[in-house]
Amino acid sequence: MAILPENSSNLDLSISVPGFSSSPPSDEGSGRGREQLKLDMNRLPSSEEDEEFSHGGSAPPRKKLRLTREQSRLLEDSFRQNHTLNPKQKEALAKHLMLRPRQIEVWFQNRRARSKLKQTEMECEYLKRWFGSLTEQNHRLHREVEELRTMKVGPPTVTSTASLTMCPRCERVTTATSPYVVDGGGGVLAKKTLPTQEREH
DNA sequence: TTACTAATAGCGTTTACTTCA
DNA sequence: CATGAAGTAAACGCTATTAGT
Repeated sequence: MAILPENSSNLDLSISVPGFSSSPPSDEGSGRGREQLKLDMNRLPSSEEDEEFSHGGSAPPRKKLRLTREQSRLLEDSFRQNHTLNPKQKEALAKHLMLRPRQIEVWFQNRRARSKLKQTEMECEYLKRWFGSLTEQNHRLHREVEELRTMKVGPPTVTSTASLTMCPRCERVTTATSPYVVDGGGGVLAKKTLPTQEREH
């Protein structure tokens, strides 16, 4: 579906809803909205904007608007440019898509929420992998420490294939394979930087 | 039944405006 | 009259939840 001019009066955006009147309530006093009169779903009154259904009877069952592909595409495009809209942008977009500004607002709100959820899930996955990697390294280091402990304390003879080096200044043992610093008692003291392979996950 | 998502409710924060000492 | 503090309402965004498809 092509993007239609704002005053297009013949859109396939209208969604017929059995049992729902197509005559919309007034457009929150804004003076516009004539072009939206045919959009049944899009003209569903929201509770804070319209009380017409509140007096005199029960509200009609809530029908859910389905955005068209084109509406979704344009909203996504807009979202890529900016995750929030100022009132003018919101109004313009609403006019363009033949939706109410409130619907644009809600869409952006939900879109931001989805974005954040996705980001959180990705971070969660990353942290899980990092945790797994750290656990594995922790086990390896413990084994390494055990090996070092089983060596008899004596002259600094290095038997391990891992090349151990003694820091001349702080007298801590380090290995070439492990960037972790271990103390004389075998405890892992610190690591200067994060493993790069984990950061790349 | 489940996933997706539009819509709603409620709350917190910010901002503009008003009142008053 | 000018000024700053306090109160208020509106606007906006966020999170949680509901409910239609």
